[in-house]
Amino acid sequence: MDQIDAKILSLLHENARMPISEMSRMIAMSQPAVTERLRKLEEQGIINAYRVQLSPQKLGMHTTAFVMFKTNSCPDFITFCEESPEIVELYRTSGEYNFLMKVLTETTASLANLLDKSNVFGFSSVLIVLSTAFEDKNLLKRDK
Amino acid sequence: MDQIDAKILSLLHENARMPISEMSRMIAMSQPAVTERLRKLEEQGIINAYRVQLSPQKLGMHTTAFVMFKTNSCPDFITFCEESPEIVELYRTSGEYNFLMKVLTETTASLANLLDKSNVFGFSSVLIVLSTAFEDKNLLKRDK
DNA sequence: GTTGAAAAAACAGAGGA
DNA sequence: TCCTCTGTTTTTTCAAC
Repeated sequence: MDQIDAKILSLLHENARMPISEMSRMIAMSQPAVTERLRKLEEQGIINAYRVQLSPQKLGMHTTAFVMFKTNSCPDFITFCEESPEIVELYRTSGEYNFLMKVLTETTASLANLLDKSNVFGFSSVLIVLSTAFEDKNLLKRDK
Repeated sequence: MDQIDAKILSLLHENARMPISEMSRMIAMSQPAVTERLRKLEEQGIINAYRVQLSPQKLGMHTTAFVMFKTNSCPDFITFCEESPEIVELYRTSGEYNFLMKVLTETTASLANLLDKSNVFGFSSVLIVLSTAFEDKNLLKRDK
């Protein structure tokens, strides 16, 4: 991982579908050299995946929430979360609650409906997201 | 947005760098037709961006945490968060706390260091992430 | 790491259901 | 409107260095 690798990853952070040829022009290096660096970054596992980022709003999901959950039936609860399309992220956490999940629903009513269904597993505390300040920070933009 | 668009977005969810020609083969449709559908999905804003997903662990960030924060100096606090590379996501929320942030640090000690710096803005409650059950769910996999 | 040629993919226009 | 077909340009791959 040198500065050139960091530059490649920064370009991909802005647009993961950028052609390698365009990247090679921007960093003044031959195209096969960039291809080889990319291959190594993928092989090392530094690059996990290339994802498309969709707009929840445009897909009709107008409510975002984080839900903290306390449960004793962990395996069943995890299965429930995996099978609930509204639950897009799930973390085990320390603290009074042992799970945190990110939820996308059409309305606050559909969020309430999900919470009703989850109540059999334990109890929850809900943080409604009023607005997102940022969520796409480049991991490499670190002042060292 | 029909079933073909959904299929295109599902393929891009798996690999955002998949060539259009490969997608067109998988959905049995001509390459220019897929190109045009992609262009419209981008134009409509359904596709927000194409991102590369990096491994925090491979980049030396071994601690993930969610921090709830209560502050009265919102603009200054947001600026502080934007300028802190460890803070990768920031949301305004309802409830006792008015912010929630996702933090990636090298160690728990560097997390403590960040919390020390943030204390001037208010007070916080920390949820350390013990493990991630999932965080890449396809938004379109909804049983309707 | 570079160059250069062959293969593949993306693009842009014409025309059809 | 949405698609296919086709020719041109661009990108990728792969060889040799």
